[in-house]
Amino acid sequence: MTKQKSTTIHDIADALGINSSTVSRALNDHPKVSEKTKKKVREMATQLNYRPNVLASNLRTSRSGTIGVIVPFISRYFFSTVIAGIEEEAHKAGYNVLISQSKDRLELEKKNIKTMMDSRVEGILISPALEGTDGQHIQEALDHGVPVFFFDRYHEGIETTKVLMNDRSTAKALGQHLLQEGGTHFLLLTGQMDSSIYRDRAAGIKDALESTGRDWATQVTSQKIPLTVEGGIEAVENSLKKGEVFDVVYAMNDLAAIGAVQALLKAGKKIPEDYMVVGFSNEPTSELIHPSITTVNQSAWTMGKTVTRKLVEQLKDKELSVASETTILKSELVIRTSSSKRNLER
Amino acid sequence: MTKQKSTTIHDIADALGINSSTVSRALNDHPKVSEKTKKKVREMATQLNYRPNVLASNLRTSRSGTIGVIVPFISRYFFSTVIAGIEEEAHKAGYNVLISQSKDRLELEKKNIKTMMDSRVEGILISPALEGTDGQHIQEALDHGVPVFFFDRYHEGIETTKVLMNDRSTAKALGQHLLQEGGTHFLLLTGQMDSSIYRDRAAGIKDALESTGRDWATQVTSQKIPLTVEGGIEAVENSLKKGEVFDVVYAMNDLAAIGAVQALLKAGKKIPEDYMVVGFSNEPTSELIHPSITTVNQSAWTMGKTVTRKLVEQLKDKELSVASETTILKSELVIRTSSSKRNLER
DNA sequence: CTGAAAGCGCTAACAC
DNA sequence: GTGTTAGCGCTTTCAG
Repeated sequence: MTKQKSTTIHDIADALGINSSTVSRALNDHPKVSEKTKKKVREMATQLNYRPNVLASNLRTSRSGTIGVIVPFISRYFFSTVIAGIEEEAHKAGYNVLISQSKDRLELEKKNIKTMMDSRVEGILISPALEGTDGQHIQEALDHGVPVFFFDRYHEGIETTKVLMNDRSTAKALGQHLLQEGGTHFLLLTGQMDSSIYRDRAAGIKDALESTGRDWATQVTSQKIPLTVEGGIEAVENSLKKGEVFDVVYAMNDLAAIGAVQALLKAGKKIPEDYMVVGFSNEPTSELIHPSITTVNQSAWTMGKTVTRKLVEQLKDKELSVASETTILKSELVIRTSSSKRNLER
Repeated sequence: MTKQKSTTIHDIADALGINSSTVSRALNDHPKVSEKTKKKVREMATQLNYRPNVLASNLRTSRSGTIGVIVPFISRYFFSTVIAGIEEEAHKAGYNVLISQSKDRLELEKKNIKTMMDSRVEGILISPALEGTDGQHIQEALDHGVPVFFFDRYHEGIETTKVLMNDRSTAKALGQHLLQEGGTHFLLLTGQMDSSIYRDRAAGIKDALESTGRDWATQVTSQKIPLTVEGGIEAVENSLKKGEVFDVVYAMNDLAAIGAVQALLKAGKKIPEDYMVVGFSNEPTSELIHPSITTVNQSAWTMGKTVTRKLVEQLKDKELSVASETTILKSELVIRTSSSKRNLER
């Protein structure tokens, strides 16, 4: 615990008999400092084991070199993977990453944004909480000149950069695939909260039905459930008990799909012969269970990289100030055993 | 993009006709400021929409209010869950959390620590990279007076606080369970890198064998593999091909165990009748696949909370300066179908 | 190309 | 209890 004063640019200046401002310039590679002095300064810096005091530099320039990230849950595979992408890209550009989670609660999200603003983050990347569609607090940050970019989820009516998935069109492709495989009646397992992502995933199925001249009203029943394994089990057991007619379970995420599979197998049904089951998001588990589950792969990592790159660009060139840009990343259909009657070579 | 100057304590002072230092004291709830002025100051602060400039305060106090976290991979379920725990506990204590990943590479880890030291983090929580057993860079941080605490993994020979799992004794319990179930010959799938965690997990099995008077040398064959699903598949296929004798696969993580299960099922073997398979870490998937896999549950979230709480305590009271404290968290055996011949009520 | 000097916003002695 | 004063370490005008 050696609490010795650390070396400053003044120490370097004194040692070299020059002025501290020259040292500052030299270390920042200012163009009009001679190469000779730059070299001297750098050498002395390493010799004295100089480390810049970022805090001081931050105060002076009122830049923190930090970007804030807010996600609902850090430990969700999708989000932690996005974060991994963010972290890589941010570090490459010389930024630190400050992380916090909203737990899908509006209050916590507001508090997080406040803390980040106080910490003078230079920008915020957020996938907003499902609770509440009101983006007041986000708008405020924007008004303070701090760019806030959305990824995966967003609020309508806030003009800013967004990086999203083309869930709707991939959901349509998924729907078409299911129809082709002979699916006729869909059981839709959707989330309890109203969110852009769930709406899109449902809309895609509707698109698919309409594109082949079928009717949503008679071919789809839906249940709002907690999108968990247990939620999926319960929902399917309910539907079976009630004798509802369906031959496809379309769950809005893989966990619920896994639950559906378990419930169906337990009831002695065959997948995909009797029932097809599909999910969304390509959780690692969906590939490993039996039968493996057809799903939609979203490149979370790419999403993190992309939205970070956009933010860094914006920070580099404040004036470019695009009002609102929406980037849609391609998700891809991953067809597996649970929906593929063709090749039953299991 | 309103780039107006934000209000400072001086503005508040001027508006109230008092001195800025009084404002500072009032806002920091200094004991010898009268309640009356405190109230006035606070009201004026909210009225003027004052937000403290953390950067300035940081410089002055040379505290950043930030703790750094370094993990091998953010997106690993175990680590993202630890991080979730860290985040919660840190925020509760008023700290921000700076995150970075080492990708199990020593170089990156060193760089991360440097960056964090430059950012003046007040403490670092790290699960060190598998690459390299040399903790030079960590020792340096400690020597600079920045506490570095280990979680999950650690380096020998560095005196500091650690929060670990009792992997060895749970592995012993796991071993005893397997012996009780009639296991006789173990195929050990271990990681390629030399790391405390893998050593402990293997040592536990040895303990179990010895505790019942059996012999490691004749009852255990082991393979160093990449601890992935593919690694597990390949390893088991190899062993089967070579005709090695074993009736238990003990994988050092769940992914490899899942691979082992897949390879055995594909070869037409029955689990657990012919072969038992066990893993480690309780990945979500291990419960969901068929057969469900016996594993060891490590409370990652608790680990994050615990190590953070220790760090916060240390930061609060610099002088307490415990040289080295090791906390062992209890992991628990989770017995599932893949190792349980008794109740084959599948 | 380099030096002098001011100050970012806040805190902490030290006075009174 | 409150005011005065002096910086924290760095950047950035403005001179020369």
